[in-house]
Amino acid sequence: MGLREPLAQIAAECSLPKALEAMGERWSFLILRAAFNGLKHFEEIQSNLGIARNILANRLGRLVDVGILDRQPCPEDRRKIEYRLTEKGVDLLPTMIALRQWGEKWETGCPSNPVLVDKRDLEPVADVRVFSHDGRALEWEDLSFHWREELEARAAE
Amino acid sequence: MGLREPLAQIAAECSLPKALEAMGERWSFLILRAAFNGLKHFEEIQSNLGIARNILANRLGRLVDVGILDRQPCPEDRRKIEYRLTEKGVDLLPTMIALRQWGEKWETGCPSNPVLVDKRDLEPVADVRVFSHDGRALEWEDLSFHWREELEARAAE
DNA sequence: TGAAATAGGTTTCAGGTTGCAACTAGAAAC
DNA sequence: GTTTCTAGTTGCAACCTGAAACCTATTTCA
Repeated sequence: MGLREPLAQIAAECSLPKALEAMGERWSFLILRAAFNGLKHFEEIQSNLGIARNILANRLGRLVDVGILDRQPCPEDRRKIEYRLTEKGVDLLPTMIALRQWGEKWETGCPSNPVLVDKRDLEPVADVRVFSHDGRALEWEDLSFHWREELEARAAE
Repeated sequence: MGLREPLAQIAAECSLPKALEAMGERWSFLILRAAFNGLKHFEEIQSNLGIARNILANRLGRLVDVGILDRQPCPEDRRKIEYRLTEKGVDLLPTMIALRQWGEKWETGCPSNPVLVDKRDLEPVADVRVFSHDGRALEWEDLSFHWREELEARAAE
C-alpha cells in the first residue's frame, strides 16, 4: 500500500487512513458527485468539472482500481466508455452528503442544488447525524472515543 | 477563493466544492481525527501522524484560517500552543465517522480503534446513514437528486 | 546563572503532482 | 474517405510535498 511508519500504525487500527487512500485525492469526491448526478462518460465529467484530461484519466483509473467505479465499453457506440458507481461507490453517499451538508451550514449558508430527496414524497433528506445503537440522536458531548481493550475490560467486570 | 470556471459554476450551486476547499487537502482529515482524539499540541500531532513539520504547520494554519481549529497559547507554558476544535470543526464528526465506517466496511473489514461510543451506555454508535425528514432509513434506490426549480414547480401545481 | 532541552515553527532543496495544450488512435457520421 | 467524436496519452512549466537542518523563545536542570 505505501504508508510510512507512524501512519501505518494508525492504519493498522483505524480505517480512516485506508478510506482516504481511496478517496482522499483532489477531485475524487467531485467525480463521485458527478457519478451520483448521473454523468457516465469521460467527456461529460470533464466538461462538467473542468478538470484536466490527464488528471481525470488518472482519477477514473484509480477509482476503478479501488472498486468505486465500474468501467464498461458501450455496446451501441464503441468509442464510448461507461463509468458507473459500484455498490462500494454508492455506499459513499452518506459521507458525501454529510460533507455537503456541512458546507451548506458553514460555508455557503444555503441549500445545495441538486437537492437529494426521498423519492416517495420528494422531501429533502434529513441532516446526516450520529445516532446511538438504539436510535437516539447524539451530540459530541454525548460521545467519546474509547480503546476497544478498555471497553472489553469494563464489559468483562 | 480560486476556483476556475466550470467548477466555480458548480460551487455557486453546490457546497461540496467549498467544503473540499476547507477539508480536501492531504492530511486534513487525519489532523481532524487527531484533534477528536484529544491531541492538542504541534509535537503530539506531528509524532502521532509522522507528518512533515512544514506541512503540519501549513495545514494547522489553514484549518485555523477556515475556522475548524482554534489556536491558543498555553498560559502555563508559553512555549506551547493549544489547538482545539471549534463548533465548526466538531460539526465534521458525522462526515469523518461516515468515511471511517465506509473504510471499515470496504477496506479494512474490521472495527476501528478507538471506538466512538455513546457515553451513556458505552455502546458503539450506529452506522451513519441517510434518513428521510420523518426518520425512515433510506437506501440509494429510495433517493434521487432533483433541481430545486423543478421541485418548486411541482410543489406549486 | 548559564547550559541544555523543549515547543513550535521556518528554510532549503530534491522529487513528485497538477494542469494546460497539443497530439493520437479507434470508431462513427456524412 | 474525409471529418468528427470519444477517450485517452505526451510534453512541459508551475506548484506542492516531504525530509532534514536550522531558528527563536521559553523552560528546566545543575
